[in-house]
Amino acid sequence: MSGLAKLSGVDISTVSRALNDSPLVNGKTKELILRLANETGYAINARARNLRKQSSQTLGIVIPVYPGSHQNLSDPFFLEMIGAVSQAAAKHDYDLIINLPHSPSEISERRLLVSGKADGLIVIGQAGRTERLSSLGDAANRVVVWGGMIDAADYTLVGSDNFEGGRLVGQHLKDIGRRHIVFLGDIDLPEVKLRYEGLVSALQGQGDEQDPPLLIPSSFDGHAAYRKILELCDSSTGFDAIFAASDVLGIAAIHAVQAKGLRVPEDVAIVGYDNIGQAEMISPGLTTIDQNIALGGEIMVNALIDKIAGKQVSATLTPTKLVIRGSTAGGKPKP
Amino acid sequence: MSGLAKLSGVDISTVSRALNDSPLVNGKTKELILRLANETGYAINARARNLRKQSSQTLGIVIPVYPGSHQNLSDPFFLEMIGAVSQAAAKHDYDLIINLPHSPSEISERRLLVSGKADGLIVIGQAGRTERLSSLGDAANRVVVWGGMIDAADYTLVGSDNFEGGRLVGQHLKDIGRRHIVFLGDIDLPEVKLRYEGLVSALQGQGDEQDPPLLIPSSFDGHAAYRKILELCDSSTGFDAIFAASDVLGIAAIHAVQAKGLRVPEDVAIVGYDNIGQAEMISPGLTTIDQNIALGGEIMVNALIDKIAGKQVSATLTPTKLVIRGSTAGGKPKP
DNA sequence: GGGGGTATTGCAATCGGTTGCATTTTTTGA
DNA sequence: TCAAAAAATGCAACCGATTGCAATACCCCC
Repeated sequence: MSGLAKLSGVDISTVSRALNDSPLVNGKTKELILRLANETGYAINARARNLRKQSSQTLGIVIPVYPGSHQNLSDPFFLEMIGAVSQAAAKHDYDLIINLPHSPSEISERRLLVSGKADGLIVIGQAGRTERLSSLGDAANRVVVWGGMIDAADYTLVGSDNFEGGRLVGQHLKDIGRRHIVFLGDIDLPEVKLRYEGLVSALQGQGDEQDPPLLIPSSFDGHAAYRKILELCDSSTGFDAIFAASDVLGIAAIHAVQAKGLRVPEDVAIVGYDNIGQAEMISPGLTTIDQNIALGGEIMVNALIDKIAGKQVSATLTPTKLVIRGSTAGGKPKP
Repeated sequence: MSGLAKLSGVDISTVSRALNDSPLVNGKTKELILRLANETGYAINARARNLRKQSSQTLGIVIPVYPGSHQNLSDPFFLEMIGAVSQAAAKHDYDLIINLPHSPSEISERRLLVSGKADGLIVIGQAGRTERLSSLGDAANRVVVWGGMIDAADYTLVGSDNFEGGRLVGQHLKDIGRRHIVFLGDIDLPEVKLRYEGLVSALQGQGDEQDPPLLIPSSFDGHAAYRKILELCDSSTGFDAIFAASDVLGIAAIHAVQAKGLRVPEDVAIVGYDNIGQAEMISPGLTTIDQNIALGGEIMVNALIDKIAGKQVSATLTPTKLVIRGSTAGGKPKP
């Protein structure tokens, strides 16, 4: 910038104002400076600007996936979320920093914020860290979390309506005549718990001979879920439907029951959650709940930018939609 | 930091050195300062540090996907690459900024570098920008590009051995007795061209009655490819194998020929490229070339960090491996 | 031609660390 | 015990922009 100042014969303060299109600068002067900047390929030094302005035009996204844990970053849900957030941030001229905590105990989100690397943070999933998130203190007003709605949260939550999603699935399975439903997932996670509760609520009442759902705990790791379903098939438990807490689990469930010679959906109807790209590619296609990840990402970015600007932002539910595919359609259960 | 200085009763220069674990600082003093820092939740201001040190411990990744183009960020290949690079960067304590250029003409990579937001840049794919990349000038020594090896490049290239990959596919298709091979892809892109040339080289010579491959141009957009293959089936062209330039195209090809009532692999064998997660989930599984994206990401990050440190780094090929699945195995072609 | 404005521009402090060099304190060795 | 060496600390410049305030230039009108 001092170079530009010398070239154009004005003070660097004028150069600064010109580059920022300040009305204080004379038209001719501004034009000259901009031309010079263009010719010399000058770009404002973001480091200096960030320091001075106490901001960095950068958002952070924290993905709680730890090396050694089974759920890794190739999980399509996370990847689609990164894509959505990234595009939304770009729309607002924000850059996006990806942060993968080294371990569950690392407080990397705080570091990003306090150090000023990011102006705000988007955290994907509350998994095992609700209390940590709540301990963010005043940093919390620059954090948006994707997850299940819980009252205790003193941070801004965005997420699909998990309860409604679970309810839709329950209703659908009831509609197609399934009576013995298995729920596959870890209800210690708020979002999963809500899906489960939605399922239960749909099945209750009405006085028909509906089993309460059978709960099979499972992390989001597809391979582990695969084994659990194999075991389930080997046991004497009777079931004609599986509601998996994610598409990855749902796909694993399809493979597992097929490996045991059962037909999908005739013998077992299977439903997932997320509507990732794969869900419609496998066969049969996986019935699932669409979380509208792109919309979710955009909502989070907008909310976060509002929070950074000091506005009050309340929790938001994204619409939830049942997508029916082959894994529940086109086949009647065995009598 | 001045707060810490007051608390501990030393100069901020000592605090700075203590926090950076400098051997110049007395053990007791260091201990005190670190304890205080810990208690008060102090974190070094990255903005100030970046300015002073002229670095930012941040790498950038540029994904050439433009709004309006059909290939979007949900393309699993890009997403897996982001994941791989991100994890590799984290290993070296670098943060990663994702950058999605608004348009092909925007020189966002230069901006990121020159402005100092990133110390180095990883660009995924040369698509339509070889000359732009070459015009980076001295910024080029902080750029690593994932793409096909071309001689003209004056930037560091990393990529799978596309020629060898193509050759492996050609050999495999020949081995299973296919004679009329279709190549689906855009050979204006260096990496695709190399795959094509590898295919051709495997088919040549040997004096057997092998058709030269039929070239069907196609971008990386799955839906467009789907339509092209439908048209191909409608035409009178005879073919018994398709080699698609990516898995997304390969999967589209499977769906398209199946939609036309052809069997995979009996009537048409299909091979993709990338080995994305989906490739093994669909049915039949897609035979493909594994690019080892995780390894590629790591190699790029290592190379980039070396370049930033001023070392010379040469182009690198990642190993390439044929993964045979149902889309080429287990079925003989029609006589 | 001069007063009173308005439009431009320049000066200098500031953001919060890092680091070369000077200074002070402590240790070592004769 | 004291000088010299080593260890620890402090001082102050610097990184490259932004911005409040002061200073200058330019205009208009009486």
